Amino acid sequence: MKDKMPKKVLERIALYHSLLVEYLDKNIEYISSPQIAERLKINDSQIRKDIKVINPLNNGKCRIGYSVIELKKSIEQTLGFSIPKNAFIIGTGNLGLALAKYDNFKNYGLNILALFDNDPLKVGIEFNGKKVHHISELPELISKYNVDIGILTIPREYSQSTADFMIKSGIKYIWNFSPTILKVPCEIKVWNENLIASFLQFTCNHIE
Amino acid sequence: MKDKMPKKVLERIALYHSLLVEYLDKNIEYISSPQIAERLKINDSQIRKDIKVINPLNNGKCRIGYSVIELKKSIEQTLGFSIPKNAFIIGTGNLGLALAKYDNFKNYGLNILALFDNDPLKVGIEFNGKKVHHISELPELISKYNVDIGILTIPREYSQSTADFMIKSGIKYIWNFSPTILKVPCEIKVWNENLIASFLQFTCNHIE
DNA sequence: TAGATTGTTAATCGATTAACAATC
DNA sequence: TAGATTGTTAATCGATTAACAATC
Repeated sequence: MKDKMPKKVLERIALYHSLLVEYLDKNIEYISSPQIAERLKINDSQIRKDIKVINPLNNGKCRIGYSVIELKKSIEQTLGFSIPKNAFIIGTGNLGLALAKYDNFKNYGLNILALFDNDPLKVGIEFNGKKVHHISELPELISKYNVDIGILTIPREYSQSTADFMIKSGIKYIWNFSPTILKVPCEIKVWNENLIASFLQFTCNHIE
Repeated sequence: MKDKMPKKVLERIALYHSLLVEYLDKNIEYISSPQIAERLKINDSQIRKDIKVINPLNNGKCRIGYSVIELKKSIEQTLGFSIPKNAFIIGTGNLGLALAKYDNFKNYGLNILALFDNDPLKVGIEFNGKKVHHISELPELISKYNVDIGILTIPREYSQSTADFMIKSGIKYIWNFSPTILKVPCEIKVWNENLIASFLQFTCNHIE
């Protein structure tokens, strides 16, 4: 977590991790870079390099490859899966609920504590053990539970004003699922999850 | 759509488009590369280069910049927003529903026609004008509506077998939202939407 | 041993940034 | 005119791939 890792490297590491989970399920003990390469369509020397980035001490064995369990552990340690990062979801539309119900996040260190909405009818409902609070309670609960990540899942029209309120309430990191370019002070970090962009990459590069 | 565009370029183009939508809303007629650069934190010569990639004929004016409306139109034409691409959603969990209800996709050329599930209780329900069919109807409806994109939003345990069935039914492109590395024949194209990877990029690069 | 794999260096490739003449 | 911006080339930077000795 110390150094900034290039986005592409992290993308690949996440793929390696999925593959290691699969291998572990199948009780396969070792995996080699050509094996990973074949499956993920990535050059094998790049994989060996990435593995050195994850953990330079994680030595592979000649003719055998890397220990699945060790490599998986290295990835988890390097990327801090066991360090819980508390977050709130802002917006309880389908996307907000989908994220709230997605238990898998916890395994990667993302701990979603609660949801927020401005609709009084939704306040008090629980989803997957996560309570919906009124948005006005945000500042109070941010300081109470020491949360600094906000996951923004509300329609584009309200996303900027909501983001402003989140920042005023103490949120430092915004994972933005609305298709807007948020205007934020420079100390606030925004990560845009743009499904549209993602779809465009898919169609432009693969279709026709 | 002719040439493969690097992922990073497409990512930036999608950002430019969001910004242009915003400028158009505000009735601002021109936008310059330093303006875009300032807002998106991207080098301004790169923006000028990207704009040439989108459409080499799209000339900016010295001292003024680019016509917002023209540039937006160029992006939409180059990326084929007006060419409808039909798709089915497989899986009617929260994520599937979130995607089904996300009307914005249509503006970018993604036309979601229906949903599929294996739960008989869900069959027949409509979400946002999109009917839920039983998964067994997939082959028939694929040929009937000439669909070749499948959006896979089911839990990881069933994603591989479902993908196999989708492919057997005639799906050619899979937008995969489950955190698995699908095994597919080489003529089938898979695009992984890995929210976990995305989250890791967010935390590793911004937090601590 | 023969053969497969790692680890690493060097070579290549591509993407980003800097610089600046041309323009209005 | 002075100043801001484009379009484009050259310089830099970083990422990917190839190659191969060392290892078991």
